[in-house]
Amino acid sequence: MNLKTVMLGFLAREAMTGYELKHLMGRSVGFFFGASYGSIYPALRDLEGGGFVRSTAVVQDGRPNKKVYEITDSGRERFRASLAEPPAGDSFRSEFMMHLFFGHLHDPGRLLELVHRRREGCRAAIETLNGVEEEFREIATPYQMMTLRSGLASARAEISFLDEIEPEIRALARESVGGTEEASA
Amino acid sequence: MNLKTVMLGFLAREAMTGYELKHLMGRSVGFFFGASYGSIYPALRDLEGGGFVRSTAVVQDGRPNKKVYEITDSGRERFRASLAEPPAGDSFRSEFMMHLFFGHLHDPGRLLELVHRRREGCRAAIETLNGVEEEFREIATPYQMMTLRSGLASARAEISFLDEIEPEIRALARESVGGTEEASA
DNA sequence: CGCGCCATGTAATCCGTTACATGATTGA
DNA sequence: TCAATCATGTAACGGATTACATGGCGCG
Repeated sequence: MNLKTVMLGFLAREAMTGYELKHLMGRSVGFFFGASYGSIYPALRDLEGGGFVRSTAVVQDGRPNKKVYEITDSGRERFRASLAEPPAGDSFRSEFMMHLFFGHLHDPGRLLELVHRRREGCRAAIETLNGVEEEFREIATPYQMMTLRSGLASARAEISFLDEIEPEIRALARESVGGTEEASA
Repeated sequence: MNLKTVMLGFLAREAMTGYELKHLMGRSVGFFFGASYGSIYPALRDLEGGGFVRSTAVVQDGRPNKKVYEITDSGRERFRASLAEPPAGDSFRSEFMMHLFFGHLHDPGRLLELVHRRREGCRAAIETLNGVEEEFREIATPYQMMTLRSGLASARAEISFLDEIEPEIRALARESVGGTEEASA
């Protein structure tokens, strides 16, 4: 399930411009499937070249003209076919975890600061997701609400984890400071 | 914190070959920071070019010769400096979540199958992580054990999530089948 | 007056994985 | 005999972000 497929999935529900597609994707699936203009616009061009979408130019005054893309029958078929293919495994990369992993080589105060910042990030993510949940409550499918709940659950789980390790890091920091003082005394 | 920095971090503890580096990284940080030979070997070449590591060729018989890389003072300094830089945000991409998101366009049975497969994947990840935890218990730092616990926690959280949504999906599937039957009746 | 929204697109760049190439040894 | 482990490296390819380019309108 690559970006083009995902875009077809969104266009299957409603015709949109590339700009709107980016905005909608960012709010709904952004936390597990990111996309930038630099990938969306070329993808739209390719999809149109393949006959999977069709565009209509809309002239506007006061704001830039736009191109509304709607899915074709061939596009719907392509989307259905790709749903049958097995999803690739998740990809996950976290530099924060890497910093934690090398915690013993870190300045202790700085590590705690990173933990705090991350907790704030989680809290912000939860607020965003709550907002999204409200925004889409009426129009989203139950499946779409499930993905939101997943995001909320993992953010909450991470806050628990951070709450759990913070005192441990604090204790380790005291130890290492104590150890250093002993050594230098 | 890019791959080169991470590699320096590992080499700061012990000199190793590229092959061993890959193996060790895969077992310890693999679930939040992947790396393949195609990225490790060129990185090693670059690091040596910059004077951050130094290699010693070791001739072996019965098996291929190898190059053991050890970190230099300059390499240690570079690693320390990059610890001071703020970590980039996590990157996460999940095609499974995307499939769930488009659940209403999915064959209901197939979606449940994907959920099952994923639960199996989580269970397998937990077993792997438990094995890694035992393997490294004696030699890992407390920080390193924390990252393992994080992996375990998120895998467990995801199983809970899957357990939660499975009956919901089953109910939705019944509804949609019922609806279809009514419509076709 | 400056920023952010609307709106499209391209180009430079940087990542990374996968496949290919080689080849002996060891264990099932 | 077949697969896996050990061991290094390159080349092809794919996918994505970022920055650049353009430009009117509305709000504080």
